[in-house]
Amino acid sequence: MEPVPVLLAMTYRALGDQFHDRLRQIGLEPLRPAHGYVFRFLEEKRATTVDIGQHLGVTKQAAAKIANELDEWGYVLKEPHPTDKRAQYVTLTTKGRDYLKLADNLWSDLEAEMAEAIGADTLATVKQGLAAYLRHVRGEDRPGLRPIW
Amino acid sequence: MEPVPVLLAMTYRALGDQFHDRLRQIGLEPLRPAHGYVFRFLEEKRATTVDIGQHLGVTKQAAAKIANELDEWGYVLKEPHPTDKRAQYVTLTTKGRDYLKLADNLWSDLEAEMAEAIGADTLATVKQGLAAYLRHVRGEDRPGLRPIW
DNA sequence: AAGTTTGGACAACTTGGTTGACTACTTTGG
DNA sequence: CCAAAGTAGTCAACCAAGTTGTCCAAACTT
Repeated sequence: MEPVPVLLAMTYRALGDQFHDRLRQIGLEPLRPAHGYVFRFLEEKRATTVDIGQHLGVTKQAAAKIANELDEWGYVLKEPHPTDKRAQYVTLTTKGRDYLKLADNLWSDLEAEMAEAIGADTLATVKQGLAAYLRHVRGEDRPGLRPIW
Repeated sequence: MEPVPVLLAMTYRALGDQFHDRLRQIGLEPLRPAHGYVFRFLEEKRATTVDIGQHLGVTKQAAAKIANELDEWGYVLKEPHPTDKRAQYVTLTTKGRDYLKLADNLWSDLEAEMAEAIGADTLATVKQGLAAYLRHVRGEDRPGLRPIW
């Protein structure tokens, strides 16, 4: 049996490839994973560029670049921070929310297929196991999302 | 619960970060994941640059660069292919095998800690679940190891 | 009020890949 | 058996997506 990180990397890649393919089939410009993760992040909480960088596990400059792209493409907009004149909140536009919704559906499909392939109970155990490990090793603050290569 | 790919990415990152830290504690120059994956690959089978590229999920040029680095640092050497005069086999040197052994021990430690954290049975299910999914989705030919970001 | 920290932007650079072109050798099929 | 097509490897140009370093203005700290 392959070691755990190899399994993780391969599965991540396999899922990502499929997601990417289907997105293209629909005819939607496939953003990079980072963009999707930002959407998902912004859905939950208001965030500044710095917050985003921390969440992704990259520098604020890198995060700013991503945020600017998303802004340019109309998925997010920046609004002034209510109390801090330096900062800006990055928030999802309707277009951004729509994209996220569609992507979520796609992910649901993929996860459903995964459940069918390996058994819903097994998948549930996998998810809970990974989540438990993350809590154990990192407590509340999650590791960056960016896989180190 | 976070979606599967997020869990995969975070866990991969968390494991990788720990591995990296410990390798540095020992005082060993931490190669990149790609190098480790190549070691593991070469341990099993003789491989050419092209094979390596395919295994990692990158172009042969990128694979060649990695192989050359490993060669330069003394972890692998290239020997002529017995029948194909164009090709070269890349094989592990003793130094390479030693490094792999040490890395394997480290990974065992990490995996043992993971087992302790989430339960050995759960970990076993996780591994089997991921492996089963990979077989299902890809059959025999594995997806590239490189996580797409 | 002075000193330190922080959000954000700009610029230069690095890394690690890509595509494209070319050579030498190998395989295939008429 | 030879011509065409395919493949291993290298070189070079390019590109994407990060990094570090520097700076400003606003915000905290004391």
